[in-house]
Amino acid sequence: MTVAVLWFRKSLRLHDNGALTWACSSDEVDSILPIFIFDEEELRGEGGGLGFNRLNFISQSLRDLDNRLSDNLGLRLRIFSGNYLEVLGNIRQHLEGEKICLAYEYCSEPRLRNSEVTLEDWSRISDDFRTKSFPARHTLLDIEEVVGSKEFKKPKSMKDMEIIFRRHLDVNSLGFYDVGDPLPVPNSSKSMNTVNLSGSVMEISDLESSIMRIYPGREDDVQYFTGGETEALERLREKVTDRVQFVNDFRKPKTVSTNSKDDPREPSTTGLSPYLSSGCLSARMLWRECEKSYLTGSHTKPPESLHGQMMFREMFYLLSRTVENWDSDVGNESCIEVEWDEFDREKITAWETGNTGYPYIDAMMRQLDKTGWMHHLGRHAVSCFLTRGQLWQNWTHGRDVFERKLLDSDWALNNGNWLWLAGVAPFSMPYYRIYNPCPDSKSSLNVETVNADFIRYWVPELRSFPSKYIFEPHLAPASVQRTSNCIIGEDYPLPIVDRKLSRKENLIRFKSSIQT
DNA sequence: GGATCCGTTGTAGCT
DNA sequence: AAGCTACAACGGATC
Repeated sequence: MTVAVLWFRKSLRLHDNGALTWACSSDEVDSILPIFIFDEEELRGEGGGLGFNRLNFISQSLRDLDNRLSDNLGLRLRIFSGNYLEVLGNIRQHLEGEKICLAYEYCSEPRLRNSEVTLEDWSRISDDFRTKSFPARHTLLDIEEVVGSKEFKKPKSMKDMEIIFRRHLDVNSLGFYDVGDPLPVPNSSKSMNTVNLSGSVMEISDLESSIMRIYPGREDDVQYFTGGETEALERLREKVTDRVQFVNDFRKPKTVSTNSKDDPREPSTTGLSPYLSSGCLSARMLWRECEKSYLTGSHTKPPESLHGQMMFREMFYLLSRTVENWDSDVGNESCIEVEWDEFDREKITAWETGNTGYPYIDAMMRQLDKTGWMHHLGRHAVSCFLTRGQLWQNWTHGRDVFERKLLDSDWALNNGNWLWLAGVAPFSMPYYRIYNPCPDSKSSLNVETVNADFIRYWVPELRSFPSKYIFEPHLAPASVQRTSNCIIGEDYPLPIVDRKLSRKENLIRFKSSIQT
């Protein structure tokens, strides 16, 4: 009798799940025990744990996963909290006398790889404990295969990525890289393992109530994105499958149009990133869905296309796997040394809470806090503002805020994007390209813009402000401030820094950092 | 081997 | 009102 302990880590889904498919179809497996383990750190709340939105999203994803396991396969998900090895050791004890095979998805993050070494040791010691890992379908490429190949060189640009894709993937007759078919949701008559895990298991409802305990006062927040595979597949259909023209025309935005005009919470892009990072949606499922659209006619190409966006994602996965200290500003070959100012709590807090006095920045940061999401160009603007643009603070402080709050935050990508936007990496854009925190030149001509409404929604103090002054309300005459019911300096903060002056000074400082 | 080009997405000011 | 130009000017790849 072998029990397949099916460890859900990065893929909170039934489709395209190698470990699940194996457990359902293997002759050696008699019963299945699906598990998920929270790291205690993640449930620590404001003291360094995951933010409310992320936690809630994961919790919703787990509830959906449990429902789908139950509906499709008659299985139930068991949720734990604690150190991986302790939890797994505990499960192992409870299953004493049975043959165990731990089936899991391989993860390239160092934090997660460490536990694997010990697991391998366990399986060497005992015949009753085996592990079976599956190549991550979190990415299109098999990261281990690519970084292990003789020709591998760390990619620095899209050109390099084209070479890597060509080397490791076949091109099909239609000219697309063949990423392989996503695995279907498996069928199974395997039974649920009924071992009594005596109290160490968390029910989903326990998890939900502990989230509310960790973040009191947020129970009435309506989450804009709902976690889960069901929701992911629904959004995929709505935003990709059913929008052929949008997919075929997709290119990097030339102007900053952040969110949909009808709903300032709805992204103008696909909004699928939270589902990719939590593994509610498989990357190659998305890739294939884009491909279907491309078959209907002319379409954009990498790097601008949606396929191109996904190739960047692969680049950061490859780099994060091979660059030592990827998440650090020291000992990281992808990070030049810059003498950032000392940690400035006032500046960081103003930035994090959306009180810098620059409404565009503040709107973005408040949207992040409320919804867990921000448009990618907004991310550029706020991270540039915090680092080389205006506030001259170390990028790792901003990285930490994104890590806690962004629904789609992902260790490889979050660090990669900060390295890039702080201008410290070899793959960064030229450092003298600094984003304007007040980007809409039209507003000075008193033209209504999507961004003005976006700001009014997220910074309600400025609800009645005319578009002409909405990017820099402190420049509005006192009479305008009075009629708009918002006195700058009282009802909404004055700018935390002079944006033009700090830009100029920081440009000089950055230049000298490069030359030393 | 020196010149030139490029880097997924710049800004400000002028006409 | 869109489009041009000047700005600033790195490092690596390529020719």
